[in-house]
Amino acid sequence: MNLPPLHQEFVLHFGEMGSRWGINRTVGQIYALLFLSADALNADQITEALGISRSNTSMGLKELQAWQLVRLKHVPGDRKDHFTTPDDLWEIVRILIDERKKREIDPTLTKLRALEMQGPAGDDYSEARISELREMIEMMTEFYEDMARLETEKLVKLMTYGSKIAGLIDKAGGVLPARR
Amino acid sequence: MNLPPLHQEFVLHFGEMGSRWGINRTVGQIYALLFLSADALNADQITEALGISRSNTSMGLKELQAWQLVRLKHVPGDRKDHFTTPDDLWEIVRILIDERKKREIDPTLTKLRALEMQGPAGDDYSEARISELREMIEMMTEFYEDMARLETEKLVKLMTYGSKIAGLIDKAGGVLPARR
DNA sequence: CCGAATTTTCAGTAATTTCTGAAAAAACAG
DNA sequence: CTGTTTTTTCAGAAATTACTGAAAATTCGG
Repeated sequence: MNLPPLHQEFVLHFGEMGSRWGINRTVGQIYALLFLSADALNADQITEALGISRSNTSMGLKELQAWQLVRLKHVPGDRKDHFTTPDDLWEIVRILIDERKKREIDPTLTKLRALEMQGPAGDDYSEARISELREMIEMMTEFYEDMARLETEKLVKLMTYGSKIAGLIDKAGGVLPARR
Repeated sequence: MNLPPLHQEFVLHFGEMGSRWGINRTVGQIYALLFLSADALNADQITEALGISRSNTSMGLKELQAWQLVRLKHVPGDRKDHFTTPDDLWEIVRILIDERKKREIDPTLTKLRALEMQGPAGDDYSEARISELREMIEMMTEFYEDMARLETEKLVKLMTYGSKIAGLIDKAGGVLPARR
């Protein structure tokens, strides 16, 4: 690996963290490299910078594109594909949450609903536990979807207010009806 | 595996999802089994129900205890250790977020701060990108910590209001100062 | 203490995931 | 089209992770 010290440390860290984030080392490193790079890089540059095989780069880029975390960019006069990460960090966060939700939560929500549909099939306790779990997941995902719908500026405001928001709601009292 | 159909499907699903959640199949299955069980179970019951080895059960329980997702419970008159999951789903969610934050986010935040400390060491672009990332992570984790501090009742209210909250903030106008 | 019951550890094996090199496929300039 | 460049695929090798059985350590009633 042949990179400036700052880039190298960052890339290695993302590689190590990769497995905790549900991606592998190489995928983490490719993402980190592109994240720090002002210009789009082609697959050979990535291969060279990280000291991995060309095919590994190809598979890593494919996975990152499936995650929507890396995009193809055509550089005029160069036949090779070039890759970048989105600039806007808010967009990256949104993508990350959406994709993780899709992979880690949605399948379980589907399964829980299916289990409830099957009708009385276990003891009362476990049935109640499953319903409760489904309701909790629905509440949290709906809240996230509501938040994701806000413009960035309002979201920043809201997050900066922090727990003061709770007070606000008390004050609003009967003014705002609860949803649904 | 010898379980009622509902339990079995639930347990198998959690096992399959385990790898996406950063735990292994066995750990997912043990958790699912305990989650649906009204009573605390001992290690032999778990071993028997899941058809795994006693040592695997021991290691799985150890990991779940490290995650704080499973607790030891002493049953009077029985020498064996018994295990349960916390009843309160809100508590479980809080634990899950806290633990994932600790494993998946905190180490990166620490690393980013260290990289910034080292002083000018890369190009302007990558340094800016690292600061921006650190700031974003700080904002999100501080918001989460603020929310986690609220009582459950207020949190439910807040989540149910959903995106209406943004309107509330606009109305509050200059009344509330932004934090810091 | 002693000894039985219970839990944990750990070396070896099994299973899974990641990575590579070679070959096939696709893209595209002339 | 044709030949070259570029990308993807994929079978096998390498690395990592998960699981087991046996043995060691711990717990605890008597």
